[in-house]
Amino acid sequence: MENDALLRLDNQLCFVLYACSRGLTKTYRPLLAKLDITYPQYLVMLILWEKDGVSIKALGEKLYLDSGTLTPLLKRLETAGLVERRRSSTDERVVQIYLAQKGVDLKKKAYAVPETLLCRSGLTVDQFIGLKTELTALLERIRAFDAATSSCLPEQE
Amino acid sequence: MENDALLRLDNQLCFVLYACSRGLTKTYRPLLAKLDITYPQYLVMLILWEKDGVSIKALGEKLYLDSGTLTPLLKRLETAGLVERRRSSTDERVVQIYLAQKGVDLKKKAYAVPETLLCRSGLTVDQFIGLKTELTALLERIRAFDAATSSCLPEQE
DNA sequence: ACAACATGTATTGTGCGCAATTTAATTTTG
DNA sequence: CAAAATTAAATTGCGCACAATACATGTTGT
Repeated sequence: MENDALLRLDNQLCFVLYACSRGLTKTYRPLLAKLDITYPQYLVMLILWEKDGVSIKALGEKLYLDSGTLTPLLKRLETAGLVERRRSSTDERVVQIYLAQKGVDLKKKAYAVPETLLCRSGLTVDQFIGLKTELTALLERIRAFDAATSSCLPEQE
Repeated sequence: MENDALLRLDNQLCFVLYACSRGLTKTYRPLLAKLDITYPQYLVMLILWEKDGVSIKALGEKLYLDSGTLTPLLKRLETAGLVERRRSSTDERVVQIYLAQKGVDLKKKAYAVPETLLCRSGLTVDQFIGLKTELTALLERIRAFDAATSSCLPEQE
């Protein structure tokens, strides 16, 4: 047969990424439970704490998520009283997301989250930055391929 | 205020991991569509191609997934004719998963998948191994913390 | 032997992700 | 300016993840 090594689970970089991502989300979960939000909701809040009134499209471009994911997520954040959804007055198609007072206030409690995570990762700041840099580069290469829908190896039909 | 930099999205290692994991899964999707399976289903098949007759519990330990995820996933693989689910004769609690003939045959078509992925990652084999090693170490530290349910920083109530 | 406990799987319910389609508003074009 | 094309959200449907619970089978201690 051909080379089975590439098919072996413990050789798969993608599986480690997948497991790492879920593992980190699991670490976040009890911390974010104190804020009554999930990890994807936390990511949205991070963006809004930087800049208010962002459109759903802009949120999607930052998080690589589409309206099918964001629309219900934002409705839950609105129900929770953290944000408000308002149609833009200049373009009725776009929905802009604004922090409600409760959402503004939540930022104070959020400071402890990334501090705890950095600590639990067991990484030095340099390792942390190095790993992030490598993964960002990988992400960009992957996304470039995905966007192009081009193939790398001939896709044996 | 405190240090806002840690709260900024582009400083978050976890987000890059989350985005990378989803990006790679997206790259897998069209390749696996040719095999009519999803990425988590592919992971199960990888294990079965190495060793047949694995229990659901053993699958869960390798993939860090529980029966709530695996039971319906395996039923879909069974419906697709790729595997069979049989209760162990020595312990009626245990369900063992066996490759059906169609599942055995699928392995041939699967060889192209990791080759394409390695290529598209744009990584040399050394970079690939280095990154995997770092992430594996991170995963183990994270999982150790998750398992202990211990805290790193005092969890401000 | 049998009650208490442990174990492996299944079920229920919630929240993502994402493809595909729909709807409404805006822009572009002939 | 009206028809066609584009764009932003929403909707629908399916498959994970995962907490919590239920249930059946095994094991242990007395």
